[in-house]
Amino acid sequence: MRRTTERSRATLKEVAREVGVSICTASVVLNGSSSGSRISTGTRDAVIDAAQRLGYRANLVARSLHAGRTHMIGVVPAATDTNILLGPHLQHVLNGIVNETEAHHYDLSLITRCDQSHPTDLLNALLGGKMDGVIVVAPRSNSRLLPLLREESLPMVVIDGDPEQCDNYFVIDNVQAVRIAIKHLYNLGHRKIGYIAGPQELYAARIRKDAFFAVMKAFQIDVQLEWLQVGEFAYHSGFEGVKRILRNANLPTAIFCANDETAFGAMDAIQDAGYRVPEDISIIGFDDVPLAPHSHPPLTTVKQPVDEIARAATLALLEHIDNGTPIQSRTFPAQLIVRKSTGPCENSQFR
Amino acid sequence: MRRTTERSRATLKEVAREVGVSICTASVVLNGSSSGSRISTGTRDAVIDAAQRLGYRANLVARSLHAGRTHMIGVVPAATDTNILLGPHLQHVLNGIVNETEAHHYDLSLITRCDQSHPTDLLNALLGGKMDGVIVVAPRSNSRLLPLLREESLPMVVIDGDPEQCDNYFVIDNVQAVRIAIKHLYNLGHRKIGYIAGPQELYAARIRKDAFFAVMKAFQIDVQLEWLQVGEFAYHSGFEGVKRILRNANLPTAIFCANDETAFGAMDAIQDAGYRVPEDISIIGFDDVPLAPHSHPPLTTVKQPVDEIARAATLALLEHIDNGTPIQSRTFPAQLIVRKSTGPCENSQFR
DNA sequence: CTGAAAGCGCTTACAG
DNA sequence: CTGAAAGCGCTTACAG
Repeated sequence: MRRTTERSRATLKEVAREVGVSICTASVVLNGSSSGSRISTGTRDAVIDAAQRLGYRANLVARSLHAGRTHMIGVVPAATDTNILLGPHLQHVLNGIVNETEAHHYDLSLITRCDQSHPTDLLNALLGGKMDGVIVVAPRSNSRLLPLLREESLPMVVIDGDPEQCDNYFVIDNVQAVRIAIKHLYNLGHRKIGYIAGPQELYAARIRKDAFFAVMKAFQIDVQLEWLQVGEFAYHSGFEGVKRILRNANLPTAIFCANDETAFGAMDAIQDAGYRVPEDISIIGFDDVPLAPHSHPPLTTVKQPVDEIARAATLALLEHIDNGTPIQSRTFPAQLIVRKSTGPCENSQFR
Repeated sequence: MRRTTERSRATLKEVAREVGVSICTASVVLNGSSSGSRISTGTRDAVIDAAQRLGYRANLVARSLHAGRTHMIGVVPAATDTNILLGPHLQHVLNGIVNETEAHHYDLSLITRCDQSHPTDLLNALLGGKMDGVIVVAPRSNSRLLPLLREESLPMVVIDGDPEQCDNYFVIDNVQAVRIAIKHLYNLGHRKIGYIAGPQELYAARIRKDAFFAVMKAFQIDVQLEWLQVGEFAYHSGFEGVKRILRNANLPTAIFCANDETAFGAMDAIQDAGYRVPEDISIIGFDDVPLAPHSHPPLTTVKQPVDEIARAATLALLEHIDNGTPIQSRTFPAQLIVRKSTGPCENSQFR
């Protein structure tokens, strides 16, 4: 009798030999689909028993090789050279993806090699047969990955990507999102509205800025370029952006920030300068991250249904892989969350 | 001549046939270690050319099967049923792990099936041969995973786990961390100190609470149980914890929070109640998350060298896998970051 | 310089 | 009810 505590690396062959049956029989008993009904109870039990004793565990790599699929999904998040990977928004996206893959018994692999540097490297990792599909999150517009990947047959889905560049995109309706934000400010009487944008290599940042111009025009408000700053979707971007805006003689009564972290920085800068939010300057953000209700004052923002987007994208991908269901791109509506960082324009000393 | 734009699934065999050489020759040229010096330039070029045309790409699964290794590391984060997965701390840990695995050309797989529910499921995913090693992050104390995994031969490393229960742990010195926090308060004159703990199934939460008792004793301060609350490492835990503490007639002059998010909630609750931080009640946190310098007031906290811990753990694991280097458990020192949420006790109306 | 063969561990028709 | 055989795509001694 063998020690069971030994490095349990028993293979099907060893189990079979132990029992004295063919490796095929062992396979059918242990992992067979036409589950063992065809096997006599005696053999069956003996095999199971032996497998137990020897600590047998199916080798998934061998299985994958045979099956031609791995049940593994690759996730390629935005480039790591900035700390965008670390933002709460990406984290929520990841969380949504994980929940969905898990429910469908898929594993998930994080592929982080920078888009731009070695797209070849990335492609090898993705196309080497280890992934059944890929989810690209917020690709940079200069990324060479997307066009390359489009020519391959690997099932793919893109979250927060440019619909113009993606076949299968899942994205919020950024234009509508910007519209409800501006409309909210407009209804409060604001006509002097600034904007702090995100990094323009990111689709979400670019489209929001473009939408800002378009929507402002629709509301017949002139965009003042001195009130327009470009940041990096980060706290310091908001902080410094506002500092720069405040150097002007003429100040806006409201500032729209391209994401919540920027908005946090913006509010602090305003208050640092001795002004009040929202009395002097209203601030509105984008995303509705967990801390948004807890900022000072609580942040008015445009909420993305992040979890829904991430799960829908993942589900579409998995169903395509599993059943060949065609993938339908989708656009999701944004929702305005009114809290305390926006108020009527009439109180402002800058109006 | 074939279309190159076809589903590029060319295999070694096809490339070999195309050129008219053996599959072995093709293998040596394309992926061979004793790289091609033994192959004539003519054959070599022909093979490379054919591979190009047919869009050949090595099948990594087949390679793994042969090599008996996958270059994939599994990461098992704390249970998903709470939203601890979403906290900034775990995100930093993940980020550190990713950076290190990437530098060593390893892939990373997120394994999130809940510890407790189906440890067998989890074990299969981990031990099916798809992972060369595993990093467990902040296991719950009731997790059945750890003991099971210890009996297997899969290389493993634990971040934020109980040294008593882990062979290879990488963890901050929680006792020292608590000591410098309490000492800081002590030196400011505080003797009435409350504590808001984290969920006690988590080692980090438990050890910090235990350390709190031990250190208080060392400083000869009595622990008031009315000032002790147990939360979930979340904003609302701090907020509600403080609300409960404030119901007492006798109030503390300082509250130590087991992580920063708890501290954010605690500060808001104090200010909500009309008291001042730090004048009436000092608050000190734990972690030093990115927003800590930007809270109101900026948070005094105990900083964990998260990135260093995560990278050291990952590196040790990879070197063990690659070279058989034994894994050395390590404990890391914490560092006090003094900002504005702590102040002298003498100003407090509660002293 | 090049090829035939065995093997990684599993699954799946196909016979018997 | 059970087994021999081929195959997934690659690598690696071993001959020639």
